[in-house]
Amino acid sequence: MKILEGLNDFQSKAVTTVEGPVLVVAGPGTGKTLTIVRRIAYLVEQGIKPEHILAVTFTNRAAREMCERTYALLGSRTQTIFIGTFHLLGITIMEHVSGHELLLYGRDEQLELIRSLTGLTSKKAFQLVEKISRIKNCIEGCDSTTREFFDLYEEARKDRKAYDLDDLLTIPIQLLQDKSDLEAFQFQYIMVDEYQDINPVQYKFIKTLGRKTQHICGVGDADQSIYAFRGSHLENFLNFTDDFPGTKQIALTHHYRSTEKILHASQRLIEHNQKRIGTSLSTIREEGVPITIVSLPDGHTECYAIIEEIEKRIGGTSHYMLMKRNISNHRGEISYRFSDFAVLVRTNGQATEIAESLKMSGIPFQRIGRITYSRNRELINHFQSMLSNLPETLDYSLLMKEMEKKGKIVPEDRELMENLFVAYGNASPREAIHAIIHEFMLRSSGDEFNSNADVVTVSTLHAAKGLEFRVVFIAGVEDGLIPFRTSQETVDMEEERRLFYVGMTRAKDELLLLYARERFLYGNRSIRLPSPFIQEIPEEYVQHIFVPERVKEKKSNQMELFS
DNA sequence: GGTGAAGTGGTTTTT
DNA sequence: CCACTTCACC
Repeated sequence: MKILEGLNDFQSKAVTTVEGPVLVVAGPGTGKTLTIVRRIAYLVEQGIKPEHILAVTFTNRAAREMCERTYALLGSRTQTIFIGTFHLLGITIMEHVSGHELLLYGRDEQLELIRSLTGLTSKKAFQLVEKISRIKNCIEGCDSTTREFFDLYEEARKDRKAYDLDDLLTIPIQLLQDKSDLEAFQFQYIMVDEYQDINPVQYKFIKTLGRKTQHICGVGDADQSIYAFRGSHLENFLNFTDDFPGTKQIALTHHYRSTEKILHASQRLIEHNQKRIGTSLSTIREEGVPITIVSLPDGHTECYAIIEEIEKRIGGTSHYMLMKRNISNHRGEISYRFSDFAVLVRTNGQATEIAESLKMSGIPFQRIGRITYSRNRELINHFQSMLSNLPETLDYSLLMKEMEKKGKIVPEDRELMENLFVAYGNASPREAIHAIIHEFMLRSSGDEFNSNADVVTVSTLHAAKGLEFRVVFIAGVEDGLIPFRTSQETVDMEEERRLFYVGMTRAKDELLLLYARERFLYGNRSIRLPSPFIQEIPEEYVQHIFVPERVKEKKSNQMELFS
């Protein structure tokens, strides 16, 4: 197998530079995952033992993709390579040390514990749980009142022999420090995906794991750091070279996703940031069409414009459009599918508005977010209730059947569960159930983006990171939304600009930026101004459409927003 | 300690 | 607009 096949020079260099600290600067659409996967394969081909290789990610989605693609290259040799999230690594270390399965608390269990301890209202308790989590992740300090609750919680948690998700990071750091002879986790070659997003605790975790090796590879992009609010520390990435002396920095500069106009426009925008590693990207793609900036009278017409633009490209699905296409506008070939489109917004509230409009118009869509979380939660609860009265032996097929009656599992879960039952077939029922709970907590993704379904994607800008679409709409490109302003706190303009940059660079062929001049917000009609970031995109890359406020028109003209 | 009027603020999210 | 907090007053 040719490991360097199809790679460009920069990617090849990143793959073959394995000795000592390496920083791979991987902008959007530069083949980051491909490079990491080939690098893993390269290490194995060089004779490095698979169990000495570690690749950590933040999300299950990323871990799964990396794992599958590595498996496609290496087959069964992939199995002893640790490819997984920080949390999965953490619990693996903890269970290795303790020698048995651990009881893991998710947010719901934490909440229940806090409520039973304090009697707080559920909202207050939830805020406290979140605060405890931030404290454990060193995102914020601990004031004296919180301290009392914190200690109370910790004591009760230890009494119950339970661990929360944050413990999966903090405790392994202690374990690795105390037991310098944790041979199973003496990784020689460490790769950290999305290095720009690591928080202080994850940083310490990496530093501790990497004490005995020099071969640490950070992969990421300073321009896509968008999680400061949950503790991401961009400086870790920017200081990598000083932090690990002798670092070889390799930038992947060939861009494969967006047209030249979209790429150049987003590059010019992000160049307004100070905190970055200035690498310039060049695309292999054609010039493309200009970015369309649409000024609309209000939020409703914004939704309408999106629907109309989708229908225009798809050939029409509403009765109106179907009629129109059949009579006069048939193009013979439908060049776009619904799954080619994404609508990106700043807040979930906007996403709901867009989703409702799409529903009305009959356009199929999926929302990316944390919606499916509750289904996993239900399964976990079910398994946890089983732990209390376990039978001697467990008939898995019977169990599956029972749950399908009760309607507890949907077909998508079935496969995952069947695999799990096979995997844990030899374990005791208790062990198996524990393992399955972990599996659902730590390996099944809550975001559930289905890339196969032919539906339009509706997502926040944050949740769209890592995805790509032929046509991207960014709605609500207004001052106050992008950048998002609250009355109180000052905005981090660079962070907001990065978020907008992430949104723009999701687009392959077409990018449409929409803003309303007036919007119904919090019950008030408010006058809106376009986002200041629009000014930062040079005119040569854009075309403007101004949709005037609709004066009373004949019904037949209402469908056409653009002349 | 409990009630109602007045005041305030409203994002982003993984494991 | 709506959910929540604050504060004056009983």
